[in-house]
Amino acid sequence: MAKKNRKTCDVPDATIHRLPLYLEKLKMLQAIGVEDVSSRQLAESLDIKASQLRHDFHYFGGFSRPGRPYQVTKLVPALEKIIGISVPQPTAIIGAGHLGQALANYQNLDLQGFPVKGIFDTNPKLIGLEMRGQPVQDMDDLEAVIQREGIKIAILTVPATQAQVVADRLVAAGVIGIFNFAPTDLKVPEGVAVRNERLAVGIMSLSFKVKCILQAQEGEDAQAEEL
Amino acid sequence: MAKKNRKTCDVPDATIHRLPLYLEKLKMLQAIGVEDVSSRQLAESLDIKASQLRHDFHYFGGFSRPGRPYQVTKLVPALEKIIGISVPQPTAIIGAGHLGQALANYQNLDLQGFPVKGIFDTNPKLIGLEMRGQPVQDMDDLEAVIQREGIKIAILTVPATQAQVVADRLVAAGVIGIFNFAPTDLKVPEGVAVRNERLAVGIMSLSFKVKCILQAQEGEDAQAEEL
DNA sequence: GCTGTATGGTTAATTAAATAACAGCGTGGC
DNA sequence: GCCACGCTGTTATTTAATTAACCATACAGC
Repeated sequence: MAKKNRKTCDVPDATIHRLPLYLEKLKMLQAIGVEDVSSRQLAESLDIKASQLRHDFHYFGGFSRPGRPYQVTKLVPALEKIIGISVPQPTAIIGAGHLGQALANYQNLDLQGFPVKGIFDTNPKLIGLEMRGQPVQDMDDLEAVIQREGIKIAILTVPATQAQVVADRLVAAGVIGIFNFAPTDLKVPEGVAVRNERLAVGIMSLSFKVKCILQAQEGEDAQAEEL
Repeated sequence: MAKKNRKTCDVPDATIHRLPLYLEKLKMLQAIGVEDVSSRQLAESLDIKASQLRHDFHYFGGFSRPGRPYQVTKLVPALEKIIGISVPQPTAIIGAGHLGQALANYQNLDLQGFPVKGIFDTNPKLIGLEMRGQPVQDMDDLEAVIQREGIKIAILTVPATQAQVVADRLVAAGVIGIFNFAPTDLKVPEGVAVRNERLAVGIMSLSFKVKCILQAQEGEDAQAEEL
């Protein structure tokens, strides 16, 4: 049994990152009443190859059988189970600065299976403020709330200087997944997953491509003048 | 010449995404007065292989020569030039909701070469509010500001329903790089770069790993009981 | 009932990325 | 002067991811 579990977890990162996209698109289809969808239809709407989609699904044994398209109403819960959000996954936000507030107010978090069960900060001016119906709490209560609510996933939006200290406390309190928005690499023990979300990487890689586009246009202009 | 430019742009995405990490770490080294750094040192601090780092640098012709380590003071501006931030890259934020506010107040944007030269929204309650020294402007002024400031990169933090309409306006006004935070795929003409930043993908892939860790622990516990 | 067409599962082939290996250079010690 | 060591640039190898090809099944039309 454990062997089977390990098998469904030995999946490439690239595939894992596509699962939320599949789920999102399928939920849309479900919302507009679509019952069946073929791998080709779903893949085309996501701008990927159908064979890749089927290959991804194959890691989990497949969700249909030859000759039959996928049934949206069965695929959605199947993916939710694989992703781990069949039951809501209580989440905490650490750091109620602008970014923390933005995430706390991002209602899709709740809708997508990650209800925010605690918002924390050290700033006395923020503590007590209500965000989405719940008050910002003092960091002193961090461990108590995490354990009471059974929180396994935390969103870290504190300054880089404090990120490691807070992460250590989170891990000690039982958190095993940290969504890190601080521009720092966290050191965590084995058995804890970290995902770093770096704004700088995103905008800089975009800048690189913009620079390339501009250079290409200049190149074309120069070429045009030469003629 | 155009050929050389094209060459420096024909680089794998995986490499492009590492350039900001290199730059960030090098700036840290520069700040504490480090002059030289070897590929091994730099790679180890980023938890990657030295051969990968040299391989990445090789796409751009290399930044040193055999026998000599990299000079931090030369590498930093070289990477900045490659990324396209030798001169500040004026940027606009479209959508002054919570996320837009968070990004507008994220001072690192300025420091890292992306000064915010315009913040826009349609909500009359937000227009005029000051954020980081500049007022939220009416969307009606979007095109004028983009052209006056020469903005090529825009950060899109509007609701998904409006994302495409706004993107079309941005492109028409001359923007060629869109950092899209709306959970929608944008259709843009060739010669425009889009980077989608999806919160949902990040937290769901984290959830997947958390689920796997929990299952592995249960497996171990079960195994322990069997003994 | 049969056939043509479309479907997903599965395996093979291709492509891309990460890693290792090597060649040539520079420096410091003796 | 020369040798040992460490360094980068470059190429080769290995590994991973993507794409294509194929097979067996299901269904619609006749």
